[in-house]
Amino acid sequence: MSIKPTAEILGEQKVASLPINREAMALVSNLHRASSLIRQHFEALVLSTNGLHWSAFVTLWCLWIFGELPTHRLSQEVGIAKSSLSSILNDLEKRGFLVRRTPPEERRQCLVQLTAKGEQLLSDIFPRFNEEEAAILVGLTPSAMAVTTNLLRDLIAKLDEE
Amino acid sequence: MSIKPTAEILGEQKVASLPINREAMALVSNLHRASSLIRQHFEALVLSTNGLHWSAFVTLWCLWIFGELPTHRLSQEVGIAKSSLSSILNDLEKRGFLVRRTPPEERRQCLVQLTAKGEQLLSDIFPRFNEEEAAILVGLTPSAMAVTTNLLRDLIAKLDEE
DNA sequence: ACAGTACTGTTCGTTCTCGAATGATCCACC
DNA sequence: GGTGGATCATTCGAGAACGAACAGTACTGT
Repeated sequence: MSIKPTAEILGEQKVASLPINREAMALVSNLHRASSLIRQHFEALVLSTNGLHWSAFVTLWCLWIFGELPTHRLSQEVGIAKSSLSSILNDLEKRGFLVRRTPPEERRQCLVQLTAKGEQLLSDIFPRFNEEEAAILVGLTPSAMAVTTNLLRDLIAKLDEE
Repeated sequence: MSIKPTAEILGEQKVASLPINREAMALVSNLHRASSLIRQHFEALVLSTNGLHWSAFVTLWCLWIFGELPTHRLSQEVGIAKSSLSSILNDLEKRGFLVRRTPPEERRQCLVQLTAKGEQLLSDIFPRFNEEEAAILVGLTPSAMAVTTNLLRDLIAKLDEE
């Protein structure tokens, strides 16, 4: 059983007289809090060892999954501004994990791809990363996880199309 | 029905041969993405008008709900580092939304409380904020929301106690 | 051909956030 | 009653992320 934290309970009292959607409030509040804690958790336990922060890791992960990508696609997939991606790529390229190239047929674009060193890095890190993912979710029922994942997907789709 | 984005499908292929927990991967990935989009959404639509960013709003909200709080409690509730809170309080105090005071019996501490102006601000903003919360969640079933909220609460409790 | 428009990725300046170091206060103990 | 260690909040410097402005490239219509 989940126990509501004090803030939620007091919040319900405070807004009792207002036309407030409490379920929405609780969901949004917990969503952001969980995300922030997870990020800190992974950066401290798994990523910092390799000198990566969250967005840099996700960038590498996307390239690992998708193969070569143009930067504007990549920034969408990672979920960060293209300007943020640009400096991340500068760093990761300097460290030899990926390469940028300009396709001759479209010289505005910039295609990004992992190097062998980058592939190697992800083959090493990802199992460790996923192990930790599984660890923090242990004890949660598969059906609750499925419901949550689907709800988040719907939410992302709705917010993304704006 | 939720449709899996391409990255998830490709990801499943990539890791098919590894001992990977795919449900955990999908959940963590979507969780962070949704949180980030929600934050941007609210900052752009509701908070920026009042010159607030997410953490500043949550800070005010906590004080609204709890009443006067010591800063170390407040930083826990908001979920940010105490140094981050300190600069947020500097700003909000300068703008007259809250006051700090030192209790005579414990002069190391610092208690924070909303001013009348701060109370007024939240009474204005919060209904608008919650309205938008409800709007982005429209179409989701109450039971799915309840399951998600509980799962997130459990997750937060586990990560918090470390 | 050429001008205008649209699109690409990068750089720049600003803001948010954190951890480490700092300064102030309290308490336990000799 | 003074001293050392613990605890509190703040300041400081560095890193991460963003939007706006920029420079280069491609396409469109005349």
